[in-house]
Amino acid sequence: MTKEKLLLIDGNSVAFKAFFALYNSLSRFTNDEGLHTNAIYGFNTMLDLMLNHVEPTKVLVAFDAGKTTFRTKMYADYKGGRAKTPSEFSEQMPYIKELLTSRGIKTYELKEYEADDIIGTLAREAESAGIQTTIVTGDRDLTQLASELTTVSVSKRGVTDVEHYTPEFVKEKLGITPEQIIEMKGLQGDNSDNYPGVAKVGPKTAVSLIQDYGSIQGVYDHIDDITAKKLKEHLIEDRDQAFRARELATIKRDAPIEIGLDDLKYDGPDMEKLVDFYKKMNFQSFLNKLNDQGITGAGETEQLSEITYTVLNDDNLDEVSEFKDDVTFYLEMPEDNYHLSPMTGFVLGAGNDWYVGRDVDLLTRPEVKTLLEDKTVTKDVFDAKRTYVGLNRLDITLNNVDFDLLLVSYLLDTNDNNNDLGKLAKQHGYSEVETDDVVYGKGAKREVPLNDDIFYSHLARKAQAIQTLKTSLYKELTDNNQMDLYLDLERPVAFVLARMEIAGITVDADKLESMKSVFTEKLSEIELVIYQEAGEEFNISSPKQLSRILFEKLQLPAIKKTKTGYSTSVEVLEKLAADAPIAENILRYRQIAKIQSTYVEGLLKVINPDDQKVHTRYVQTLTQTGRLSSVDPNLQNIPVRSDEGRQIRQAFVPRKPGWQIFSSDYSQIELRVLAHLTGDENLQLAFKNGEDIHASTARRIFRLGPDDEVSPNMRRQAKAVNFGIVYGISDYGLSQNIGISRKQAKEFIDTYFEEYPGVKAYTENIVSQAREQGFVETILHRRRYLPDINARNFNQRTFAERTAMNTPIQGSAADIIKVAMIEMDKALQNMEATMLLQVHDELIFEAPESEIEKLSTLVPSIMDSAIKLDIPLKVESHFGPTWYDAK
DNA sequence: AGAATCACG
DNA sequence: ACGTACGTGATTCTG
Repeated sequence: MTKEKLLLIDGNSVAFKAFFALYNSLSRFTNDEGLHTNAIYGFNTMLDLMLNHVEPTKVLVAFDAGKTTFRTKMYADYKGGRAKTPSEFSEQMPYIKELLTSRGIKTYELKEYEADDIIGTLAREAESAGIQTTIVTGDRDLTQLASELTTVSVSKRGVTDVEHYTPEFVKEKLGITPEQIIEMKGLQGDNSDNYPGVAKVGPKTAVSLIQDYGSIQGVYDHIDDITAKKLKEHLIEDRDQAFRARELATIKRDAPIEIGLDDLKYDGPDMEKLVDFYKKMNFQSFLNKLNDQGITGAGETEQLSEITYTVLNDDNLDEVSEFKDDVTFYLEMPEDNYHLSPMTGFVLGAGNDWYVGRDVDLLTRPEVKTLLEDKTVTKDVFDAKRTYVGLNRLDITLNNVDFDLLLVSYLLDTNDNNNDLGKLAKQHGYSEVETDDVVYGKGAKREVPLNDDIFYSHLARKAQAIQTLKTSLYKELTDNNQMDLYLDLERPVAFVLARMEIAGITVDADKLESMKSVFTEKLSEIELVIYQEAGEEFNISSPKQLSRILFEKLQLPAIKKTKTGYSTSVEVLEKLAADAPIAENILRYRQIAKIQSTYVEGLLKVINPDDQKVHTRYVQTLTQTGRLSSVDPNLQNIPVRSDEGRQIRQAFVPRKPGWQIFSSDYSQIELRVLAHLTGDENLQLAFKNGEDIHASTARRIFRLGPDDEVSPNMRRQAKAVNFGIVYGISDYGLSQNIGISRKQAKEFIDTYFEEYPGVKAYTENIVSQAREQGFVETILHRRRYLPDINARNFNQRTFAERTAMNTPIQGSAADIIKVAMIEMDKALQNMEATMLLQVHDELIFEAPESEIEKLSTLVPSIMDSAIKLDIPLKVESHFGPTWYDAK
């Protein structure tokens, strides 16, 4: 017989948590009848998670019954003064019960009792039967039920972010035993349930009293030992309240329930009912999940309409020449890396005339190639850069792209950065095309279908989707005042990036190989020392094993915790290094291991054997700010800060002997953008006078006189303040960063805002602007929506506020360098020099020696005049035989 | 698949 | 009282 396991769920509390966790998306979660579904959805997510995690044999969801309970009889104001339950929530409750029925889960409620008491009673029954129990709730009060056999899982932020309270965890978190929680609550009372304990006693005091005296009774038995005068007075004064609060907080474990453990058997869902329910709620993702499990009826509910197509072949090639003004084209490359992916098919056409095929060689025939290269016929595509690079491999130059569905979607809303055409189309209300996951499968099973009709129909539908969405998305762009951003910036940038990716940068593999053996040697040396210091061998790369060695075996002080254990991060190890040499060695080991695995070995793996180059892909439609990202390999995070890491750059060389690597970077571009956007006179003055901006800030925030010197430490702190402003400052963040007190950090910030009143006004304005219109913009009208700006949750809201300050700055800087890249691309057309890389505020080129002098004036002049700001932009240039030397 | 860690601007 | 600096990607370990 399988071991019995019981799952008890506090229905009201979980539903409530789910409702508020998805409150910001309330409007997105409605079914066809206008019913809100966010709580139902969140509840179901939790069910999936917990059923998987616990694998119970018995399940019950308990609900509260009505407003009056034995507690309200005892204390009339119990749970009084609560805000009215929103109707959007109440309307969902009956459906949650329906959901549970279809999932084959029992529910129960009992007049005069709360869900807690039902759970407490059943958990006790399970306890005496020796059954392992898990309780799920959003309410910490239930943690008093934790025991050897009973775990209480409390959801924290959302419904999936769960903490599992065992007696040990309660002890660790609160410093008391589960049984003592009611004692603590008795002393402190409960604001949300609206009953008082002892005046002026909060969690801190309550816990320490309970730790000292064991219980409330214990406190009063030793009341004369309490020396704090005020505290003692309050304790004596509120004695009755304390005992009453204790009773209110105590979960009944003998409620007169009419069900028992035997009634709770769980045999899984009634699939037919569940599928119907999901459909009624429009829960597509849960349906897909069932579909993946092979449940019939859970697949796509909507039948796609028929689509017609013509298979392109030698005999009908000339029909393609009939397209004269606008065609839609899509090239299928199933793998992410389009530099290497097989090309498995294409579709080309307009109106309802779709020509499809598997053999991409057909594209190289004059009829098709001419069309694709024609500068008068416009092309509509999905991902112009990908298409351009793919066609380039066939020696076809894609010209005159008009509409790019992927790029336009991203500009309309940076969250629409899904790379699947089907998913993206659906987000824009077009459902006549399936996702690749559905047609091609996912994971290891993914493959292009052998069946021609399935494959060709899918391709034709993709083209149809692009063509159909063009009009409406263009209208949205125009309405948003973003058409120029698309036509003059992002679309041209796509092709500049494509050419940079195709060009690639040459990597000296021999250099990397020789570095590899040096590092291997160093690593094994350090490894030996660490083993010696630890007294045993272990996996240094495993944070888990490492923290066992450091914090248990060697008893070093644990400074910071992570979700899963003690942190072993740099900041922790650096603090330990003062008294423990092992920490220093681990840091050193980590540093070298990182360089070795990510950069030396990582780069060697991606050098293309044909040309000895690496060809990164710049992801243009990902970041929330408008920056690029670089993948496979990431060439935007090649080491530079440490000497050892920096040497990696010696392996990046020009493609021809005697050529140079040339690099230009914007100096302080984000602070200059800040000065421009805020219009702050003092900040602008500093830049106009060409001052050292961090020193200048130091003078102001430390209120130095004209003859006072700025010490290096002052400059360092001022620099951190400047960064903080750009990131959307908080006193806590600044204090952590430079290791000062929070109070001191606050003083820095206050002084900064006094000295730079324009910056202060800007931060206030941009946040209120975000609240009013729901988004913020860059200089060139790039948008970022901030739905969380009005969130009730403190974390979400303040994060959105910081983002509102940072995004226009980081994003406008991204706008500027993109303009410069387009101009550089044009300017280099008649030169041998090639633009290779972009690293956010820096452009890197390779060029013959003879062109270096010209570049030295050309590049800075284009970069600093890309967008005219109220203050000058400054550009610095360097060059040398390798990237390392271009410093 | 997610967490931890660390590389960059 | 809450618990934070902004934006990324790759590697390794682990459940």
